[in-house]
Amino acid sequence: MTRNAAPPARRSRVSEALPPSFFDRDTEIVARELLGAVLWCRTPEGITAGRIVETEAYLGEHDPACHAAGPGLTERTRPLYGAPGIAYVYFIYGVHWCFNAVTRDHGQPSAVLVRAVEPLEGLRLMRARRPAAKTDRDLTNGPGKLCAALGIGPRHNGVPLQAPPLMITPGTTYADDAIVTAPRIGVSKAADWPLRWYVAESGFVSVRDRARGQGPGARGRVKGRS
DNA sequence: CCTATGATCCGCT
DNA sequence: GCGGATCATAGGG
Repeated sequence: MTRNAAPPARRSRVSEALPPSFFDRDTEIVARELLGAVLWCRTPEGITAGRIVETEAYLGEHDPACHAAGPGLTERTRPLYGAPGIAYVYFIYGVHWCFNAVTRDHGQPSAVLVRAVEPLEGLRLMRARRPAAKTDRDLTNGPGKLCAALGIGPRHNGVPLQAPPLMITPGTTYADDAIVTAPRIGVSKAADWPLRWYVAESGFVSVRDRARGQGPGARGRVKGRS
């Protein structure tokens, strides 16, 4: 008798998604552990997905670089104050959308910005959405780029991340020595807080640190000062 | 390879 | 009015 084959890859994606409890922890921990997880977006055009290789933590009202610092709870920052495990999608520089996973419990406006993913699924769709990308690494190596490539936009603001259209599922696990911690990119306040994490060996990170020569393709470059 | 600059809107002061 | 959790392009080395 043939064994009744349990369809291996057919488990429900909903049950695979990282649960809200994953996000209801210190934001630094969530940012670190999201490296390797897979971000999925389903739209009428198709499904795209990428492995998260770069994140940043934003730590609430007392983090000067966090959107909740200063203004506190406003219409814009409302999702930041919402439940752990929902999306916070914001508009920046009049052009781009950026995606965050909200962390910690209600009332604690913290989140993890996803800054880069490695394209895994729906490459054709990503290329169509990002005609300016010369190479596949240009598809998703930046917070605005990955939102464009995956099709993430304002309609995803505030949605849960445990079911389509937006989902984050477990993926690769990295040892600590495969991860680099560095200051955040593009912030003018609290610019030296080391709240960025990325996969050292990944070629899909937005900005690599100088003088960090490990792995193939790493540019061990140091800014010349003479 | 690198640095500089314009684009283009929203939310808050 | 201004600055922003950015990106694409132009130009120089």
